[in-house]
Formats: sequence, C-alpha cells, structure tokens
Amino acid sequence: MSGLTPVATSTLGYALLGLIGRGASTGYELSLLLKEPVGFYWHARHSQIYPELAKLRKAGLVRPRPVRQSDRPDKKIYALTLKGRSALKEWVTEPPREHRSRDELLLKTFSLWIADRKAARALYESELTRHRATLRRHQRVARAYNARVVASTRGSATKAFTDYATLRRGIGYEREVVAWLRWMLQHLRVTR
Amino acid sequence: MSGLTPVATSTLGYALLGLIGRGASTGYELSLLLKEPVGFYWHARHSQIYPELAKLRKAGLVRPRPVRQSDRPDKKIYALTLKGRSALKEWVTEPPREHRSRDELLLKTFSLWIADRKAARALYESELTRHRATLRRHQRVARAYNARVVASTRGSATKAFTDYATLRRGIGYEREVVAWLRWMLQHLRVTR
DNA sequence: CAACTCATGTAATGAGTTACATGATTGT
DNA sequence: ACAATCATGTAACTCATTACATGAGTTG
Repeated sequence: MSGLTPVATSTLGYALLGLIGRGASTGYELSLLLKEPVGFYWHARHSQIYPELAKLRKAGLVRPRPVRQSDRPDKKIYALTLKGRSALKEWVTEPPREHRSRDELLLKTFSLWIADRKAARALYESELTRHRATLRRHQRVARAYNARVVASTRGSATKAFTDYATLRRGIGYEREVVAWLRWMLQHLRVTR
Repeated sequence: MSGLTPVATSTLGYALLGLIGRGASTGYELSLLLKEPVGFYWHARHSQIYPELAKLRKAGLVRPRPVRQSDRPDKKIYALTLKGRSALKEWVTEPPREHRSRDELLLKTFSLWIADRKAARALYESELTRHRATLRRHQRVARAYNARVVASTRGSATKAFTDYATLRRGIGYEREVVAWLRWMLQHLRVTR
C-alpha cells in the first residue's frame, strides 16, 4: 500500500543507468562522462565503474553487447533492459537521502582565525581564480542551449532541458561561490 | 626549498583539531558539533570520531585529560598540543584538494526526462520546503552576529568572524538552491 | 515505562581512491 | 622517444555508515 523503497543498486548504479539510458555506452565512455560534465555533481573513476557495471548486469538492469575491434581493444556496449529502465524511472522521483556534503574550504574557513593573514589571502585568491574559470566554462556551454530549448513550452521532458537544468544549477553555484570569495577577500584585505 | 605537504592527518583529523583548538572538548561534544553547526560542511559520526581522536593522540597533536564523574559516565577532555596547534595553522591555508562533490538531486535532475511529471513536481516541492526551512534557520542564527561583528575592522582573525563567514556561505548556498528549485517548478508546472 | 541525554568504544560492511597490470595506435 | 587515447579489469587501502554493546540519570 505505501511507498516501498526498491533499492536495486547504489547511487552510482543509478548514475550509470541514467547515462546508459540516454544511449548505450561502454565503461570507458561512462568513465569520461563521470569525469567531466556529469562529474561536476557525481564523480566516479573507472575502477569503480567496471565492477558496478558487472553488478548491474547480474541484477538484470543492463545488457552488454560485445564488440570486436581490430585496431583498438575490444569493448562492451551496455544498454538498459526494460527492468533497468523502470528502475531508473522510479528512482528519479524518490526523495534523495540527506547527503552530508563535505566542503574542505569551508572547514578551513572555520579555523581561519588561527591563520597567517597573508597566506589566507593567497588561498582565497587562488580559489577565486579557479571558480571564476569554472563559471566561465559553464556559461560558455550554456550559451548554446539558452533561449532555444528552455523557451519551448513542453521542454521539461527532454534530455536537452534536463542538461540545461543541471548546467543552470552549476552556474548558480559557482556564481555564489565567487561572490562569497570576493566578500572574504574584502575582509582579508583590511590589514589593520 | 618548495612547499612540502605535511599531511599529518586526514581531513577529519583537521576538523577535530579545528574544533578542539577553539576549546578543549570531549569526543561526545565533538560529535554534536560535527552533526549540527559544523556538520553543514563537514559531517562525522561518533564511530569515526573516537578512533580518529586516538590517532591524533598517538601523533602527539592532542592530549586527553581524564575526568571522573559520579552521576554520568567518565569522560576525556582533549586539548591541542603545541604540535597540534601548528599543524592546524599550517593546514588552514594550504590549498584544498579538489573535492568531487556528490549531489544526488542533481543526478536525479539529469535523468528527469524519463520521469512522471506529477512525481517530479512532488519531489521538487518537498525539496523546496526543506531548503527554505534550512535557509530560515541559517538566517535566524545570522541575525545575532551581523553588524556587530563584521563591521569591526580588524575582525577577520576572530572566531566570531570565521563563524559568520561560514554561515554567510551557507545562506548564499541555500538561497541559490531555493531560487533554482523555484525555476525548476516553474518549468514543471507547464503541463501541456 | 519509554525515550532521551551523556559518554565511549568496537565490528562489519559499503563506498571511494590509489596503485597495479596490459597493449595497440596515433600524435608531438 | 614520449605522451595521450582507447579499453578493461583487479588489489590494496582509506574513508564513512550502520549496527553492536553498555549503562546511569532525567524528562514526558
């Protein structure tokens, strides 16, 4: 009667299902995606991905198709099974478990009262440079989507929309960090 | 000649040093702090804390003082050693290692194209409620500090300032999440 | 009388990183 | 010659969660 929780896999497993659901992929391709665009909010390395794919296969959520190649190593292209597709669909709208974020820079900030002022300035300045670069990168990518996709009224069930939605969050996040870093530096510059 | 990295402990170890450096504490007190105010950016449970305190003690970074009690269990109050204090001071301004954040809600958003629209709305609405509550809680706490502390010109080396700085980041973060969730809901409400 | 606070630990399991291992092709 | 790309795996280790374990005093 109530909402039973059908935990078929770990969150990483669902990350892989989500990627494979957009198009059949090899473990190698998944490792690239979980590094650069998707890796911004869910990161994993190949050493975690290959064993997880084996688990998904044993659970009947994905099916590999072996592809022989002559010039490069053979590969396996994974696709969702019907079971995998419905597991993904269910998981997507279940409330996320409270995840305890860990932000090392904030942890350092908490103890900044003990720090050398000059060293502190250097830290926040380099962080500002890093985050500004990330922000600009996100914005460059976003310009491609922008008006076209989102202005379309029935967009929210398209991959283009969900891509843009995550990007938008990334931009908002980085913008906020940059503003905060600038505020920090303002207060660290007052040397008196 | 160059900047050698003096990794004396894990990041959790430095989290504990940072807390103990503000005032000698028991493992129990540390576990409460790493749950509620500090836990917003670095969370840990008692089962991780007690073994870590033992490691810090063996490394000579903290020193426990046993306190016998009659009405409640005995306890150990940990204080920083000189070595512990300088380890903390060094760590604070070292660049944080690129931490790969994991945001389950964004991962779900990425695959939202597959979801049932009504279920999706419910998800983002409940997230909005949660984050609005957190934001209000942060803002209530911030009102106490506000003008008084930060307006003081030489504040940045005080615990009150660093507390306020982390809080401010928390407020900015939650505000951004709330704005993004509202944007998401706008697009999910268009049912056509 | 049940739940909560104070107080400290250990054990088992799961998640994630780093390192080990191999090997052809292509570009600098 | 050297590094990078494609391609897949395993092993050792660290980090983190959940569960096990105990026990007095207070609050509802």
